[in-house]
Amino acid sequence: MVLKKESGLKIDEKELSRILRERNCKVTVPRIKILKYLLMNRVHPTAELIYREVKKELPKVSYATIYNNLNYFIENNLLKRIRLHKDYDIFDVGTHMHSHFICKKCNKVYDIPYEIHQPKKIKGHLITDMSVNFSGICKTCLKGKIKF
Amino acid sequence: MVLKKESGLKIDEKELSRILRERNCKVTVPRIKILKYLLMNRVHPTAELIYREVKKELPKVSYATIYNNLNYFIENNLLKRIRLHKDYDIFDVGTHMHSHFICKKCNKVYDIPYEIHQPKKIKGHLITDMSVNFSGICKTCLKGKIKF
DNA sequence: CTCCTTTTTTAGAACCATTCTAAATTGAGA
DNA sequence: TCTCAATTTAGAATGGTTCTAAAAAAGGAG
Repeated sequence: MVLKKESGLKIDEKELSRILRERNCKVTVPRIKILKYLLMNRVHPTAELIYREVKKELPKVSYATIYNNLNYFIENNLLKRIRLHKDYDIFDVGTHMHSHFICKKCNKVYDIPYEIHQPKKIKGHLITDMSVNFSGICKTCLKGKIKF
Repeated sequence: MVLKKESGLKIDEKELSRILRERNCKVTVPRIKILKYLLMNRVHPTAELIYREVKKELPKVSYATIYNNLNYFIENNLLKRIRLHKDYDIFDVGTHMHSHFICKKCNKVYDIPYEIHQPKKIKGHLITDMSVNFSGICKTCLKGKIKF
């Protein structure tokens, strides 16, 4: 079982168990399958896509399990919720800090590396997270010369 | 009818009609009431709050009208949708560029002024908008010394 | 102003992503 | 292996948003 493109890591289910235990996360079969899908397919999936894909390996999995575990991963800092689309959320296991660009035409989300300094405090508020989002028209849609 | 705090402008319904016509937006009674509420109460409202407040002046207004007009204002660049909360969106008529800070404890959203340069292009994508969001624990909750 | 056409509004139903419920199962430690 | 708490499951429920069809309103032309 080998991890695709964006990462050079090889990840089997033993490795996934180790990752979960490392974070004091209880190891369960659905949890491993969901995390495996997320780590092996860096595609900014929706919950529905995750459900459909995990169901291929685990035919009895339910939506509740998918959502429970996505929220669980978010609480445990393994995953981030990305709210760029009007009607649905996508999820991101990306490890290093990066920003996102969403194309207003095709709705595709691209990762953008960035190095903006995250302040520790602003106006007395403690800052623990920062996100930078861009939108516009993507390279591919620009080539298409389609009007908006 | 005088606009509150964040703005020094005075806005009556004639002025609101003018603002709408200026943008080639058809003028209707619900549209004016909604815009008036947004401009006079810079509080990052939810659709539900807008509905409740507008209903005070326009008892027969429906949710469909609220949502139709919020989407209409967004299309016409009078309004921005802010998706920082897990379960709902809030709206922002703020004119000058600013970022947002959301408190993970009380969920309050604060405006934060900023001056980050918005690039015109990144990796071949045309950039038309940029948003910067911070999260953490707000000043007020920090004072409360409440654990998380 | 009146007529006409198009857009908007309304009330209520429908939709659909997500969460909840209660019972069954599983995981991990004793 | 036993036990208990956490998780999973199927299906129902929830709740924010959109849709539907009919009525009303806006705005231009005459």
